[in-house]
Amino acid sequence: MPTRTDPMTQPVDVIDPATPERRQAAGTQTLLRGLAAIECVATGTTEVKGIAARLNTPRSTVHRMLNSLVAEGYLHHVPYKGYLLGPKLIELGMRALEQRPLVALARPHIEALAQRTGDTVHLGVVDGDEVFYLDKIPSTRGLEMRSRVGLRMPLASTGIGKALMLGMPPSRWRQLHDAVATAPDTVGGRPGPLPWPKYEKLMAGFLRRDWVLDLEENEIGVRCVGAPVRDISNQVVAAISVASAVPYMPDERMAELGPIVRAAADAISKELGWKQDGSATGRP
Amino acid sequence: MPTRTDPMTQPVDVIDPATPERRQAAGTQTLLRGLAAIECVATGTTEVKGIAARLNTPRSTVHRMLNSLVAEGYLHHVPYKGYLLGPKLIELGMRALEQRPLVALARPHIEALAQRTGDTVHLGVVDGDEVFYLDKIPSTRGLEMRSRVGLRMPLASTGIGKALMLGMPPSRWRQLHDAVATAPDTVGGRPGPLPWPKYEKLMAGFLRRDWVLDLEENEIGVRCVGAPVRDISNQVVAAISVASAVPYMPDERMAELGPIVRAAADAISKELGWKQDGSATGRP
DNA sequence: ACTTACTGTCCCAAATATTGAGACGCAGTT
DNA sequence: AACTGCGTCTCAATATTTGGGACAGTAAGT
Repeated sequence: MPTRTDPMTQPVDVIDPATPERRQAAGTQTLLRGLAAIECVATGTTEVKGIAARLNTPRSTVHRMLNSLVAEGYLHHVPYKGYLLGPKLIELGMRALEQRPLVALARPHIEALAQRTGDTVHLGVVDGDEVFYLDKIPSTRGLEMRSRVGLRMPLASTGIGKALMLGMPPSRWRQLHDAVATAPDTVGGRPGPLPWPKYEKLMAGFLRRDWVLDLEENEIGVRCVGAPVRDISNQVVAAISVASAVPYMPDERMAELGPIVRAAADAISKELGWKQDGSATGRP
Repeated sequence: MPTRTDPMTQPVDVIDPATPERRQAAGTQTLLRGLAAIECVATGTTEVKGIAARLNTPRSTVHRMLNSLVAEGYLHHVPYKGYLLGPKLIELGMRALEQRPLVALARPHIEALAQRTGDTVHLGVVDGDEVFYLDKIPSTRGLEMRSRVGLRMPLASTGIGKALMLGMPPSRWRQLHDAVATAPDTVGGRPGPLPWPKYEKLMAGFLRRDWVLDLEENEIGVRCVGAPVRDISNQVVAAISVASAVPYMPDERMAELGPIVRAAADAISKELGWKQDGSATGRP
């Protein structure tokens, strides 16, 4: 019988609007429930009662799974207090980063870029409709940026995201743009993208230059310059961006930064086997 | 940096000799097998056949689980090539780090210590019979240290490890010491600890001062100075260490560093609610 | 001290969700 | 072309998981 998980059971958690409770049946119920339990803990539901409620699963079953997860190191347990994510997840997370050749190859280049610009540099890839941050070199100026490795952000309203969009058919742009423009503002201060006609016009310009700008669309006070990274088959597989606070990012500087960021992105692309295309526009 | 490891071809795991194949039954077979599959991928067994063999499970079952794991983002799949650890693991790993209040609280202090000394600083906790590295600030000198966040090392032959041992009954020291002295050398170049009588004498001295030394026992050419971090109940819950290459670590400097490292550790302890004990020795 | 609301642990019959063999088509490699 | 291994599917058998319930212990409130 396909496990019917009631989609609207519990008040949602505060940190991450992810919904570990809606799962597709697939012949691995126990596994999926266990993973969902991990995600409950990750998103702040650290007590048995809450987890049981979110998974729509009796306490006794949840206990059994939590015990196994603790035994394997995926969770940590403080008796009568709650559960925390365990050390094995740290270990696996680190290894996941290392397994991506992309990160290892890109690191020297983005470090150089960070040093040269003094600003925060990000490396990200597409994951679903979002950017997934794979690496970050913090700014050498005092400023903190709230982005973090492992975080996700909308594609259409970030520098990296727009760079990644350059590798998609323009038909998808609209969809991604509207998703952000429509979406209820997740974390308070996201201004959102420009209105579509203007946005499209800008994107078309970006496509020609092969680098993009972001003017406080994702976060007030933050501007950035991004460029896509391509692999041997000329597919966009990642993007990098240089981000900084508005005072450090006047229009003129952004214009200067464009070719620099693109050059860094190209250097990474070359590591992946990409070869500069000889055609007129420079980009196919 | 050691040899570039291509995750797709690397047959065995070099880093962690864990054995994901032997699992205890517990009423969650499917979950445990799924987790074991993840660990197979983590340790370099990236193909279906190999995973099935390691788990002692038929192909069709393994496929089913892998599909679920991919669907949930725990694994990445390159058709006809193999599986890689997925983005969700990165996300969870990062969150696991953040959930440990320890890391967040300690960060400023170890950064300050790193800046002050110019050397590599580590933060670690006990996990079983090993140190588990929770955080690392790289040296500002050119030297690379092969330690990484998420890595495990023997307790008895590392600076951090010895600092953590200060929180254990001396009866356990012997056991931990012998484990390392006996153990077949995992990664080539570990010299191992001093002979027991001498080792014990040193440890006794460390206990009085509440900071420890490591003289190339874990890695040739690397010396370090460590100190334990205590919580509100005066239990040792973590340790920090400053590590550097021998030329930067003459005996005199290590002697100077001791109190400095201890002060940093105490500062972190205070953040955890620890209160300096007034007793004569300074440490209970 | 007493109550309340949890958590953690165990047992066990019921039956569901998982298993695993096998067959088929496809992808890469020789 | 032949071969090996992957990815997908089906289905009957049953091992595995389920979940209700009872009990003891903890933490917090009255």
